[in-house]
Amino acid sequence: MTTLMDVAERAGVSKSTVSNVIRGTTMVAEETRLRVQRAIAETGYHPNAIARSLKARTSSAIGIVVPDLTNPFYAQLAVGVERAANALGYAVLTANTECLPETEEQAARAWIERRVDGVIIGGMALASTLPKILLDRDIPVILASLGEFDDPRLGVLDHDDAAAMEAIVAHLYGLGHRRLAFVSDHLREHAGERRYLGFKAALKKRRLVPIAIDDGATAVVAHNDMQAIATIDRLERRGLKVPDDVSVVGFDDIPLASHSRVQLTTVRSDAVEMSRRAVDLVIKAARANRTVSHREFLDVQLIVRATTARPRK
Amino acid sequence: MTTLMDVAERAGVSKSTVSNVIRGTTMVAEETRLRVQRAIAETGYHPNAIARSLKARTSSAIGIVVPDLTNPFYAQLAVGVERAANALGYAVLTANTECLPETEEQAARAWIERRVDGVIIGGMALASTLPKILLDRDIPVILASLGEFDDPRLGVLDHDDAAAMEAIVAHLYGLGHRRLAFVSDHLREHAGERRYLGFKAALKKRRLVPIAIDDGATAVVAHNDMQAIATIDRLERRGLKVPDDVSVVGFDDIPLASHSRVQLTTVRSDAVEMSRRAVDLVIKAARANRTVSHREFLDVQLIVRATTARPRK
DNA sequence: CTGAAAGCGCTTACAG
DNA sequence: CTGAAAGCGCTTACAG
Repeated sequence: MTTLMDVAERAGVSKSTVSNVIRGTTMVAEETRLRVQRAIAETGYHPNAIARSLKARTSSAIGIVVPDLTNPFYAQLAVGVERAANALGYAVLTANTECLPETEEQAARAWIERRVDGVIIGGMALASTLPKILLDRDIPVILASLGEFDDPRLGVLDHDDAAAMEAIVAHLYGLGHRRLAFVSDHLREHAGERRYLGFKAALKKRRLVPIAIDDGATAVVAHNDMQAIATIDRLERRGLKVPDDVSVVGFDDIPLASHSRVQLTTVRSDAVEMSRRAVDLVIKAARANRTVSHREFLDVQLIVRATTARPRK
Repeated sequence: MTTLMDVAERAGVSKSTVSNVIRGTTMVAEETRLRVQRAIAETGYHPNAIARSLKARTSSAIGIVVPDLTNPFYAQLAVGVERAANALGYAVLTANTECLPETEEQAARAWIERRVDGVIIGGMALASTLPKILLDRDIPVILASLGEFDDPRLGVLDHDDAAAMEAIVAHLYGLGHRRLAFVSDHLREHAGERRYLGFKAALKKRRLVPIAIDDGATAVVAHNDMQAIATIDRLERRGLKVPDDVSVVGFDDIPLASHSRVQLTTVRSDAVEMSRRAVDLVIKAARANRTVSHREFLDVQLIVRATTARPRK
């Protein structure tokens, strides 16, 4: 690979001068500049970002952790993060953790060694140590779509889950449902807990309590669209019809939710907008050399489609 | 951040010695080793991978380009690549290009600057310059699921598309279909072309030619599952029934394909196995300082489900 | 077994 | 306007 030195020699100038024309920050004589630019073109020189990083003491890279890239919501989040980060000259390292603590810690270690400038967490284990590990090394962290947290050093970006659950329950209650269940991957995912709390609160307001899905529920609210879709599959394989026997509601409004075969009633959450904000916040914090400490809740909108209906009789 | 120097001072030894105990390659006196390890633990030292990379002249990072992470096949490919690469101590940089030449070139530039050790391409524009740009800088490149290529420096890993298309057409022909169409994002995606060729060849064997989907096709073969699912949506919104009016076949067997509401007839392709092989090949090539130059075609299996049936009368 | 020194490829004051 | 020099945080022969 050609180096700055190669270019300098070819152009008959010093390394400093080549560096100056590349960064365009210092004055360089027109003629010299042209000579250097020609040398760059001729050698096909690309600056070595690793050397630059070492000197600059920043990697210009951020990390993003998602529980499952196969879930289109997280895929959109990852794509959004990538796009926004690239636009700012940052690379992104993805970690698909499946909310496994061990995988989370491995990712943390790798990222610390690679000196990522910040981390966006889209999902993590229930009592995850991830944020603390990172924050203790002064790496800014923002939680996207994960709810609030005790640590004040943590940035938080989320949907208004309480409002969303209230809207869902109101919709179901209005249709006549009184036996409602909630499904989520409790054990693994942190966010599940939170939406469940909102769900319970909305039920309580109507003097109801959650029941188990197998306990004769006429409606089930899922933690997200993928789980709603999996629930439909499970119900239908048992011979139950959706929505005739059971209504199902999701969360996210992934592209598939509006498919003719699915037509899922759900709540729209804007993964792209969320990722854009997250990248912005985390990079701003990194540059200012502080934590994010910003909390924001995005609005959310109920989309009624064809998986919810009045309960039988 | 603590550096090697900090640890050395704390342990009262030289940088070399600290480096030696960390890498465990040189003999170090037991007592010294313990002192150094204690100093590492006390300071929470993590080696700076950037400095190490600069010295080693490799980034220990690879790139992967996918057209659309939202397609579960590519998500699985990306996850598989990540897992396999991490296990070998490599980081992975993802580029979601949507097969846009400009985005591809941007990714190439960023990756060259960051000195990635190799690149896996899961999809690219039709006349993409991506492979050449990379190969010309001696970065090993492997094409996954993209067909063969003229450049002998390119590694190739693919499914046996011709066999797959033959199996699909045989199945459809056996059911009585004679008016078959193929759908794909021709214009953008490179791989589409190839599967279409296999499709045409299989038809020709039966003295048939492809017709347009709107030309009274009784069966349509899609380039992949996501396009098959989108096709079902489009057909059903027009009031046609699948498979009663039109049969539909996909490619990939993404998890959704077996869903009760979809039950797509498709061909199974193993994204995870493919990604594992790809990572292995590209990293091996990188370490040996040569290109991949390996061609391999994975077997494929037709899965008949409920989107294919005998044509009407 | 241990350490001084050079060097990976850049950037950045600072002289001139 | 240009260049010599120091330094980012490591590794790696090489002396001792």
